[in-house]
Amino acid sequence: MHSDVVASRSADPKDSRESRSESRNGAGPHLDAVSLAIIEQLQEDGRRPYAAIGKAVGLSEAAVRQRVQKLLDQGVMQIVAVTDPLTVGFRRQAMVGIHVEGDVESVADALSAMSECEYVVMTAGSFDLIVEIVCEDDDHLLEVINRRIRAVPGVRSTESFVYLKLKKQTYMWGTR
Amino acid sequence: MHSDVVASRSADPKDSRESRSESRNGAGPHLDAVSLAIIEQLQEDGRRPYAAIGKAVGLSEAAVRQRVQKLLDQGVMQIVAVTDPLTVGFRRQAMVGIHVEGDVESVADALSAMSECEYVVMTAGSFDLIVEIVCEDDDHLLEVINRRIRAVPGVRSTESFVYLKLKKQTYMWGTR
DNA sequence: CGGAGACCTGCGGATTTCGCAGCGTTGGCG
DNA sequence: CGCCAACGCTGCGAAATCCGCAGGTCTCCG
Repeated sequence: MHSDVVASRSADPKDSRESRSESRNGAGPHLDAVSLAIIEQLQEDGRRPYAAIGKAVGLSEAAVRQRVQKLLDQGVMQIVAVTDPLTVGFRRQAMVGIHVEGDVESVADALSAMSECEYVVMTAGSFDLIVEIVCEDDDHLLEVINRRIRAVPGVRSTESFVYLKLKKQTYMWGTR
Repeated sequence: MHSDVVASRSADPKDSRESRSESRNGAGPHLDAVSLAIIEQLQEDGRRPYAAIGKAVGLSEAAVRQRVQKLLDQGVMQIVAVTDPLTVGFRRQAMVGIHVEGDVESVADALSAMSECEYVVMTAGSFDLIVEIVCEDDDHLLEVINRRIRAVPGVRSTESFVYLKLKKQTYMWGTR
């Protein structure tokens, strides 16, 4: 059921114009206030019924459903379960700062391809790249940092910050 | 993939359902294989119906529902919408490394109380604390870093890494 | 003017969620 | 040893939700 791509009446290929998914961060498809309000609702509870959301934002159930589906298709948001990795058996995490020589973006792509890299961001400052690593144990972490990451062409040096304790983790942008 | 736990009705006693292990930092009992499988399902799609999850993990719809509710109540996981902040109107983000003198945890608590801090983690390495900041614009970011964070007692110095481009952001722990 | 696209509403029918009553297992305890 | 409370799972209607679809409005063009 997931893959039948609604689009009951918008199965138009040219429709893809600027809705090209996920990390085109320059500027996403601009969201209006209503979509923002819908996102806010779902940031509080990802399973809230469409009808309840509709009541909150002033739209019909069907309209909310269509908007949500579009936001998901466009990659503007995803509705997922998030956990503290420590409780799920990943005992070692680290933030790794990386100095790059040459093309930063290609290095970022290479790191993004690793499943252990949960989070990859290009930054200004003394690091060119910052990535978050999630591993099962020390050996795993060591291997990822010392063998895999440093083996990527363009990576000149790294600095690791092993997690001792996760104090806060929220997803409430917009809910302020 | 999902082990053989099907057990249409056999209550496999071998699996010591809940070991009272504590080795974690925040809260929450250890998870058995079935709960882990449920979380995996919800990491793929936070709105997946309980019946579908049940089919995948070998449990009835009602059992899945009860487990999910418990996981939510215990705070082991949350089901939420996540977005790239840039597409939602937060144009400035930064990772901030912090050097602390004195009690690190109390500083972490103070930072956690700020709504602009999305992510707060205590680390080993040259920083004592790493926090992720989400702001609306440069002025906002400047104020948070230079006035609010540095005003927290115990914060000795900070180093900022302004986000240029978010390359990857996933929540698929366990789905590997 | 007329058509295409975007977006909304309303409405049945299929699904899903929800609450509750059983039931088997486990563990504590007199 | 036997009783009982605590848990967790199942099954089952009833209620609520989801889903697809048809139809209406508005805007943007050629």
